[in-house]
Amino acid sequence: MASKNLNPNITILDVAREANVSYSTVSRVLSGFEFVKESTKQRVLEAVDHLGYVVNPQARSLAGGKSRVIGLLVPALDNGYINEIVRGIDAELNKLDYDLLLYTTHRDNGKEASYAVKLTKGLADGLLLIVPLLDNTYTETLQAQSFPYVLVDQGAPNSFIVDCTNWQGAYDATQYLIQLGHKRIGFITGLMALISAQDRLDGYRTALLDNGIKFDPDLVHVGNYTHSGAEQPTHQLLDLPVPPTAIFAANDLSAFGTLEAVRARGLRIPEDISIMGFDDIPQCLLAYPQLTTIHQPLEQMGHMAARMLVEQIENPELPPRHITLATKLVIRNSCQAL
Amino acid sequence: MASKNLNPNITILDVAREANVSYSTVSRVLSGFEFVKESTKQRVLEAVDHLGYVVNPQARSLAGGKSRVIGLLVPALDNGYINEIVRGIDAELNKLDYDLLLYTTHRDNGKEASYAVKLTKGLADGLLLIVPLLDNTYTETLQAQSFPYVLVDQGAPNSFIVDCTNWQGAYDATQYLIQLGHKRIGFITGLMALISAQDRLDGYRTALLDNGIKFDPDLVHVGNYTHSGAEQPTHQLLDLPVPPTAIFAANDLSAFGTLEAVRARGLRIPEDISIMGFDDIPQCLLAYPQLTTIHQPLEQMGHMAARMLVEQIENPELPPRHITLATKLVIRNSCQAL
DNA sequence: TGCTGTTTTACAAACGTTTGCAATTATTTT
DNA sequence: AAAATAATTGCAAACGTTTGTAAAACAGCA
Repeated sequence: MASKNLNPNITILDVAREANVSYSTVSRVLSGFEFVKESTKQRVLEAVDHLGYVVNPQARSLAGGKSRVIGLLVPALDNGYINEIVRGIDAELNKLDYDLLLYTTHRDNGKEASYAVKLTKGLADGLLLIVPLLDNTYTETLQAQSFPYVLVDQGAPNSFIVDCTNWQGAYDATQYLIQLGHKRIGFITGLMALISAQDRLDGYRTALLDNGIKFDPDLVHVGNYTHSGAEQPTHQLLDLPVPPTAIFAANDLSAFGTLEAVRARGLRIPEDISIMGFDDIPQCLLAYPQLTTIHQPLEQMGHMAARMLVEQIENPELPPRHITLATKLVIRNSCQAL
Repeated sequence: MASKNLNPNITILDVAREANVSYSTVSRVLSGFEFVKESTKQRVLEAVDHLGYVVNPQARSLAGGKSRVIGLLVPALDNGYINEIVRGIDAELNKLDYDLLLYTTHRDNGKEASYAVKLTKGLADGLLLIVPLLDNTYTETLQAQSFPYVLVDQGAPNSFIVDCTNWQGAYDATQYLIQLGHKRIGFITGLMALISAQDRLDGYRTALLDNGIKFDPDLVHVGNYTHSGAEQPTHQLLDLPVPPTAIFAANDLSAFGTLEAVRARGLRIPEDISIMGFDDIPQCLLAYPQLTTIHQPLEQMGHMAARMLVEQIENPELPPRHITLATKLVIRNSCQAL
């Protein structure tokens, strides 16, 4: 059927001719629908369908319209955490009929970031940032241009932000381990430059204190949210004169590293030592034993972020909002009562 | 520093004024560098830097230049397999200075696909397709418009294709299991509509035959390349009067499902039964026991695909190429000698 | 029927580039 | 020194839209 063919060389002018109207009428039908007679509208729509016309997004956006593209800036694609958020974003944007332009900074946080902004301006209507360690000049630039953006899981003044209850999550995790009878609970931190890592450490500390357990700095070792970054701290923990009976890793990836390091020593999990993660990425189910962890609603964070961004694009005067989603303890098989 | 600020409202005209040349000279400096005096070039470049000028991709592409954006069409983001390929693509495109526009079809393979093509035309310079089950009218449309595209892990006449040795990989895997002494080897297929699934099944069958083992249809059950899709077939295999001593799942995701189903019955892996996967996604290392599998160079496939696409964009007359990368057996802990 | 006020449609001017062609300038050659 | 040639540069016309403004059409009303 001719109507099924999409011909990229058809312009608004062809449609106008076919429908016997002026090209601006076609444009109005296709964008706003404002003040076009119903019968005319139908005629135009038919012509569009008949010719297989497709709007040229470049031209539209050049002429001042919106591109219906949003830029997404992520550090990399190599960890389940980001992927889950991206899935949420993608799903939501799909519903809202926006396209997704993906930038990975590849940890080259300085140049790449500013580079991406450059390109994004003019190409996208808004920007979604999942870039821990982002410096503020970045958001300031965006603000100065009043370019819509949303930050995921990171802070900055005067910004739209989506994050989750890192402090409470860590508190709950620790509380759970204490309930199981653990008193010496090792903690492997995230990348301490990140607020989330600080909050999680603080949640751990507070839960300890609230339960009358002294906070012992020897039980805290610095990790960096990666698998391999957790192995050495784990060994240090295990080498302690009185090693912990449970280890709480600041995220799942770290917990997997811990799992491996612990197992390398011939210890059984959870019989000999309990391990707790944070994030609840899909791999938790694959690990053996399945990881007990704090669920972060990653996909939902993606949804929210996308929705907030689009709201902002469509209503530029909206004041910044900060939404914090709740975490939740997910009990699986890596922790056991003492 | 002023030179560090990127101002999106600066146009080529401003640069031209600052550098005291015409705007077309600026354009030439920025695109081709053809026939511009060295000193002029310098002057322009300085002005660009000084003003923080950034080209407007929309305008460039409208005017007939290239957008330096490539579209990527994937079914979804929820499995390690796609993610790995995407990482490769992303890394390569980064090097080649192209941006990545991501479309997920969300299994709505009909409408979404054609919809994406529409948008892509005019927005991207080329298309990367990781869309199993793509019908040929799709590629035909692309060909008719001589729009550059590359297919990853799927076939179509007259197309640039990157895939890997599915047949040989399955053959090697089976051969390995046979070497370990297994004679009754169950096979859980992939989605049989896909060539890769057919090839893998055939590789398995041939290896059996080459080793003088009769091909027993009862040992083959149909899966669909997903985790949950492998559970029932696994149970069917296990319910056989004489159950297999090893199960070869057509991909890792299926193997994980098998792992779970087997474990649910209280069987030990690999002591009671050996399990073999295919793909070598990162999760294999997390699984317990770590999965023995066939390594597919997923990231490298992404690299190749990206590179082939860009070559094609820059040299439209190139004849289609079909590149097949080699798979490799990776021995871990899920298979044992009988 | 002629006026007024709406609703609808058409025209024209952007938007910021690229690129063919013409004009200018510099370099050789004679 | 003039002519011929080559190297640069500039102008103008696209590219396909959106949108402000002006014109046309239509309805309601006196």
